[in-house]
Amino acid sequence: MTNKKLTLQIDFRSGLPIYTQIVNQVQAQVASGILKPDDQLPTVRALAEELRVNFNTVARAYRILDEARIISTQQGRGTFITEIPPPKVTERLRRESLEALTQRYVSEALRQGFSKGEIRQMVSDQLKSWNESGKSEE
Amino acid sequence: MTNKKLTLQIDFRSGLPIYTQIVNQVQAQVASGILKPDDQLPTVRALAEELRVNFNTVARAYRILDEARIISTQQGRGTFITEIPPPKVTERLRRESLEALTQRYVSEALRQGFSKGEIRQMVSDQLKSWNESGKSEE
DNA sequence: TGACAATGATACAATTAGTACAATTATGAC
DNA sequence: GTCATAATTGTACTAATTGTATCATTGTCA
Repeated sequence: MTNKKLTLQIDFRSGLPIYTQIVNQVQAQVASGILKPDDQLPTVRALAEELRVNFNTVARAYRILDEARIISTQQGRGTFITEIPPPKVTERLRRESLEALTQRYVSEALRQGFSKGEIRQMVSDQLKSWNESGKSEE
Repeated sequence: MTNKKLTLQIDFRSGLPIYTQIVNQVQAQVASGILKPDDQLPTVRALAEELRVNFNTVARAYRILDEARIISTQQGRGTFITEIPPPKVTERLRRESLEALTQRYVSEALRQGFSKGEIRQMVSDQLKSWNESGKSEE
């Protein structure tokens, strides 16, 4: 497929640089199969406008993804998802992405004074409620 | 809201260090609700100019507030009020706070294509590793 | 006077934005 | 159909904005 929507959520106060957030999320969506080879990403300017950031910030993220062989940027043409890297790499990227996301969540929850038990319980509850109301995956 | 005015009154003859006065007043305004989470504080230079002090003095105050987890300073981006510290809130508010935090995390992880099992496992792992390397709470 | 805390000066690092340019593709006159 | 030209897309380099680190200066007080 071409020209998929690419939904990204940028948190401007998360402490993570915007370009890093873009990299992480594209990486995660590729690793999870939401983005597939030959999918075209938005142009640097289009994505920049959507996220309300400078297009160089997007370009920087794209460059990093390009160097990681996850996307292929072609001047004058556009940006595309490359071939799926070997499963080992994919799995590593997936894991790193989830790890970063989770670490932010856990450290923030602990910082706010919640116990590990409370956190574990709440995550479990939310996952369950997602079971009932939503898709039955896993 | 972002970029609120932040009115501070510095008394140069009070004997209290300037940075202490900044810390106290920001703290007070956060506690009283004048400053809310995600509000952006003035840059160290802007506030320094307004107060007619060296920007390092402001930076020092910001560093203390940052270490106290009241604000979050980010090089190249700015300074923001963090989440309201949880100390004296009721059990119900506490729970709602964790619930909101967790929901954001879980929905984001699911959106990025991770399975519930992966999420549960990763949270568990991170909580464990916090046991070993960090504080021994719970 | 000497120690120490507070403040200031200076240089630096990280992030994002601005500007000009190069490569490719689309369009239109002929 | 072919070529000139404009539009679109990514690239490179630079500037601006922000916080950080280190050391010097000042001032107070025992």
